[in-house]
Amino acid sequence: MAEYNPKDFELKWQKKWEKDKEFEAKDSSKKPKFFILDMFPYPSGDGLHVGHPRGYVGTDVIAHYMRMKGYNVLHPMGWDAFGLPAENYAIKTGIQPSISTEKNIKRFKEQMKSIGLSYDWSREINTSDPVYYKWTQWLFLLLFKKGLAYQEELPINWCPSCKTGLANEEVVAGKCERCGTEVTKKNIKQWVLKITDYAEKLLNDLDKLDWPEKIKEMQKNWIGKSEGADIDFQVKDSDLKIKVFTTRPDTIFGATFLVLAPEHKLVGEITTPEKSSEVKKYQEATKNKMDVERQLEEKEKTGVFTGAYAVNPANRKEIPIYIADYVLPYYGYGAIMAVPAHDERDFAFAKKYKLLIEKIELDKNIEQATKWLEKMGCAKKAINYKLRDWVFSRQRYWGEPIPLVFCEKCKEKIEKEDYKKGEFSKGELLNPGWIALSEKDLPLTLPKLEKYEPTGTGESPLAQAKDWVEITCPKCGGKAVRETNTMPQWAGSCWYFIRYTDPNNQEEISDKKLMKYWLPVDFYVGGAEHAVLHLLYSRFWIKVLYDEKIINFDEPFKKLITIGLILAPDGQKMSKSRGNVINPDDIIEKYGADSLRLYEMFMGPFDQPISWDTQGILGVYRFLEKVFNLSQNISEKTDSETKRLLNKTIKKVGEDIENQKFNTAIACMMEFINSAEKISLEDFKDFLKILSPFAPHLSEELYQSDKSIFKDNWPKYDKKLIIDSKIKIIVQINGRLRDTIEVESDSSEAEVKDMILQSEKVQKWIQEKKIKKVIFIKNKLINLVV
RNA sequence: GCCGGGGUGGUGGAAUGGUUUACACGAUGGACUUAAAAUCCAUUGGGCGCAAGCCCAUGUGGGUUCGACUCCCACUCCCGGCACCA
Repeated sequence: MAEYNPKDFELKWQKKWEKDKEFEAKDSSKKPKFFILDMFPYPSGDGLHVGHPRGYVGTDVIAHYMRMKGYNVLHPMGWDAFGLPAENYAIKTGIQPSISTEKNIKRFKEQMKSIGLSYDWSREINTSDPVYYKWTQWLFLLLFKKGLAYQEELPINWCPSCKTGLANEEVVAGKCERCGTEVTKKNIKQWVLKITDYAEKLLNDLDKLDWPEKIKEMQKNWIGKSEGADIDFQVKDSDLKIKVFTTRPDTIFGATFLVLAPEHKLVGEITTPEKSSEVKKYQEATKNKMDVERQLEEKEKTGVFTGAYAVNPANRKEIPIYIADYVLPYYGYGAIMAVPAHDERDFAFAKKYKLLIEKIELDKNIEQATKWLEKMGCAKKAINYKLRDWVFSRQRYWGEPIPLVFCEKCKEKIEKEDYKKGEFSKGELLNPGWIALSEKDLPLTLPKLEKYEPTGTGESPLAQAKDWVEITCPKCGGKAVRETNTMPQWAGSCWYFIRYTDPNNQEEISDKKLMKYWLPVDFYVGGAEHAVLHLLYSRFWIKVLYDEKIINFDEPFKKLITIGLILAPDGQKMSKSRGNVINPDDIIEKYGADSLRLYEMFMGPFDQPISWDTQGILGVYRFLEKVFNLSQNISEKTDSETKRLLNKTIKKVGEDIENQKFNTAIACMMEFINSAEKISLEDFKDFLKILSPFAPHLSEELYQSDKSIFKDNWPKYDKKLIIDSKIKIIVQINGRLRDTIEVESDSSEAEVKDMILQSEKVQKWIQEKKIKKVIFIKNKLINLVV
């Protein structure tokens, strides 16, 4: 007799599906569409580990299910291929990032194919491919021209020894990952996108989304809306005003000093000469202990008096102005009115520096206080967000070049206002001298370099490519230089799902009709680590595109599910350095792709983190073996109990897939196989259909048909068959289980009561006692209260 | 500190007001085998008992209910996120 050996047929079916284009989506169809998407991976040099497929198999199960339910399914895959590791690898080996990336992609793709994932590979995209990033650049120009991009001097992590900027991941405990030198900050002109313009929409539209509450909550906190008032404080003996934001304008009478962030722009101007050196020292100290260090520190407040005073507009009292690093430069206006009687932090500061703590009787609520201050002309109702604008440039090589040039001549023209209306875009006027490339010059391709080392000035390695940098201005034909910073990895992933609808289009981001048909994404699956950055940035770009009428939807992902991380058997995160990575290739080699798929789904709830247990695979392998063995033992007719169980299983598996409860769907199929006795070929085929999304290879192999199992419809279950004729009823006395009896289904209360009163067990518990109450639930339970 | 999610056998987990522990792993015993692997059968929360059976158990304490893993209150521990946010 034949034996279950997945190697005999898994590869065969993978090739056949590919040859038959079995899973390619049709751009027009009478069927309803369903766009199901995985977050695309960064193709690292390490290949896939068993954590990756969890999400991929989950979406694959749903994709197959929806196809069999009659949907036209778009299920694509691609590569988020720009990023730092490829660049670092190039520095070490001299190998072009494009070459190492290509190699990695090949490996990832082979691995994915060996799992039998039903991707439509004809739509594969790669963010580092000029055909793709042409449109990332085009989108950036759209934002730029709209005035949503501006330049600002911002600090980056800087290693004084390597003379290079560092990504946050390269800073370990405040030190450079490579050389161990203390990391400092360096100010660099950066491109910044005005995501804050969309803060309110991004916040409100969360309500429309079918996303996990947890993710919505995280975005809400990230956006961090608070309502209050802006209040101006006049600096004493000066024209200067200091603007603060407060959520408690009603406490203004208790404001006994002001505190500015050390980075506040007015600090230099207001500081008195005798305080100047002390203030400068404090500013310098703050600069060098930002971020990591600042957070690690005890919350002991420090600060310095500037020597200046401001006037409290409510009571005209003069109050001192301090600087302190507990006031953050990027929240509100980087300045607060300190109310020590009402705020713990202000209280601690006031105590330490012996400042006035004034208790106040609140005679106004927030609303009234704001109105009163507005009337006096010193305050305005205001809303503040924690959300900050998005720093969009990177001093890196391996990313999309920013398609802008800097032209001195155009800058002068704009500054002298010597230009015609419409000559410059909004973005060009906002950033004098910066000129957008014209659309026909896109893509602006990344030049190949010989050396990828940092420049030592903090500029991108691209600055070394003189031929590339020095060009003529597309506006005036004068001398100009290119922007040498590149875009962050998020740029390509902000909009990639759009490109799947029309991946080879040279004229447009995607055909309008195709976008209208396929978008938005119906079902999106990925790691919760992208809760704020990727998912928020993407929502932002989509809202801009919607406002520009390029697309007709304003949220990219209707439904989102997050996957739980797969941990190594030791409960730790899998990583090369820990040496605990489990490679799916080994699992497939030993047990086959179907077992890998099934185990990934069976381990536990889809959205919960879980440790890998290679032993556990045996269970699903044995199950598949039993399915195979049953196929070798088909009967003429299915016995009635098996028939009933099959119908129940069809119902349960369908419902479980729709709720992403893959583990219980599999458990239910196991129960069926464990107790199936006689089964006809027709019924066995129905079972194969519900198994096929999970174990496509074995299901196809056993299906015995001239067309693919996936061309067939999902089986229907017979409602009548699901009801058992005899039903076990739970018998309780005073709510405690004392017996169970079998009755005809739908037996009435009286019938059941008569039956159980004859039972010895029940009599024993009732004895002489009187039955006070009977609780009866049809087909389930009877409870006598005595 | 704040927000979110959790605590069920030796292990992963199932059950969202009605038989706690489905399904699976592991373990123990048995069959087959020269032997091992594989496979098959049985047992597998704890306690008492020869047995029928009874009692106890879903982090802790209380409450609601005929009946609570499930709902409510308080506490506790674990995991994830955010955090000097004015």
